[in-house]
Amino acid sequence: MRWKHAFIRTMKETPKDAEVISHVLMIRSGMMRKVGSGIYEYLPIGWKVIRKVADIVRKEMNKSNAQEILMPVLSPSELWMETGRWQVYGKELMRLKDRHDHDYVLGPTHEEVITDLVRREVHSYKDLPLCLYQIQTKFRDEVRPRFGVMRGREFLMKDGYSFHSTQESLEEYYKVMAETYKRIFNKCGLDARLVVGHSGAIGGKIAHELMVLAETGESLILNCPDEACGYTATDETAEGTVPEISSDEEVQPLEKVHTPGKESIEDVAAFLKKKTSQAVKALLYRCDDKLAAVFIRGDREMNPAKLNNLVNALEVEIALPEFLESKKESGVVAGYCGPLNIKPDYIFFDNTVRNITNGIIGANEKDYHYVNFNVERDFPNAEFFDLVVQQEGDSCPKCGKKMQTARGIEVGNIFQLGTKYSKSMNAKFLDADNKEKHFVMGCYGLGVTRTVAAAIEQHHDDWGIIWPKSIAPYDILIQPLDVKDEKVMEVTNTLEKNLTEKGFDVLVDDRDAKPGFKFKDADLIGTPLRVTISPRSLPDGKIEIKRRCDKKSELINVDGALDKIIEVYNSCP
RNA sequence: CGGGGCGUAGCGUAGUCUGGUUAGCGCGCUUGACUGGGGGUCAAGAGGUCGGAAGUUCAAAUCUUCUCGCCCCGACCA
Repeated sequence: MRWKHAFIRTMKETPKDAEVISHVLMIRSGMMRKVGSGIYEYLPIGWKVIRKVADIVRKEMNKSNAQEILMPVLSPSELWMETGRWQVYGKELMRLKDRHDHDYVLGPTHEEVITDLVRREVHSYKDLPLCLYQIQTKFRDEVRPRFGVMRGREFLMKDGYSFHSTQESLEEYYKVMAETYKRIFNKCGLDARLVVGHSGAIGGKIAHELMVLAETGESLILNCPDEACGYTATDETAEGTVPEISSDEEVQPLEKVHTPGKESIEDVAAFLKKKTSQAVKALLYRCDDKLAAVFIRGDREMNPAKLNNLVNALEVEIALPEFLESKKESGVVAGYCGPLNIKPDYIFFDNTVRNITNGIIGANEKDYHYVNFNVERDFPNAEFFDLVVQQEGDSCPKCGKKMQTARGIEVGNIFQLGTKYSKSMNAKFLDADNKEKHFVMGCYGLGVTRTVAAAIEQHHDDWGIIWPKSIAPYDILIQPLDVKDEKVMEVTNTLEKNLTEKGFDVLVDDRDAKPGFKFKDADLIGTPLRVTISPRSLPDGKIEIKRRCDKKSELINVDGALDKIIEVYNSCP
């Protein structure tokens, strides 16, 4: 390809709405442009990279006996009503009506559609296991699209679904998929980790997420430093033990104190000259139509996902004033909530409350708290659970060592769905024992466009992208530094022809521009190998090659350059 | 949805508080010349419903109201 004719639009300046580096570089290098919030168009080099990632995904999925299909983006609401997700998925589900006023969904994921397909077509255990996948544009009406393609409203995803006759078969294939995913990200040049994940709106029990470590990642990961242990989980799912804060205080009698206007933990603790870790923080949550009061040590955060595991609600959110008003008879007073004398639907204590000596609690009365609360004495029937968001320094649930944190981008996830969808949609097969059984399902998502962004997050420098060669838009860039120089162009043309014949995807910067200009663009779009042909060194029979990942270039002889170029290209990461 | 902020040429912006000629600048774009190893120089150009609507005023990018869009922080997620 000749640059003059290529639709490559690079930008010198950073667009003001781009924050994270992958977003900035995808815009500046001309990979994509924004159409609306969370909606992008992919330009030639961006689309080439996306296709390369997709091809790696395809190849590896196929190797693992998954078969590619293509389902519709549009699906009738009836399927979503069958599983209840028409209600549960909430506002994130893109809904629309056709001219007959029928409801439709723009697919955010395809469990319903695939389960419907399989229940119509597969009737025997002999056809199992079966894994089908597709690579397709997905729609999610995100509350807040951001970070470019990292969280878009429309994005390319590979979604795969497996069907099994037994849980054992699912578990076996689940392992295969975990390995497949590791291979995929490895081939894309990414350092991705398999971490214990949570299942979210998709459902099911066992889930893992594939995380690409990056500072800009939206997910927080906790991991055990002991490689032999290897425990890794997201902050939403991580378990562990919070270090105890020992106290040599004598247990004092419970006492009500006046704390006018002190509602936050910080204010109350400061007012009473105590540490926040000595206060008992109350969190009020709405779990569907039930009110849950959760008590936790004042210096720690609560994890709603863990609460949801206890209450098993469709929706868990912080209780809003209107909801609290409707639960007035529970005796809970926001800002001054404590465990005594209240009757919400649930009262949970986090394990961290157990060891608080002479703690502060709300009195459920405006402007009053109690001091010297000791849970075992003052609330003898308390039940303790793990409800904290785990932090750096908490102990690993497996081996007890202090855990560390890192940030990650979730590029893929795998779930053991079990029979959640096959039951709700009544998808059954006839087993060898002549009994009808529900399919046992697994599902495997992979954000293709997000993977591209993650690759940039991991591979860039101040000048631009440093593409791993497996997903680079072009393999080799040839830069004739003077396009009017006949000898320069002759060498350029020959090299382009020979490299192309060898199967390389070559881009020739044939623009009549200054060298500096070309170098800047070359670094920005980040082809793995750059070959510079200059009137300066050519008379000496030399041309210059430089790997994008290296700082310095190397002069090589024009004679025999082809083999040398291929050799150096192969050495690119 | 709550909080904060921004809409002026393709991109980045000045001007808005305190209304007043022809809305200024850099990049990019066109033409020409020079230049030729890290986004070069000079000259001449093209390009604007100042997000939109209504209002106040002799006069609105600037003030008021409404509206649309976008970005950032939070709660959600590949």
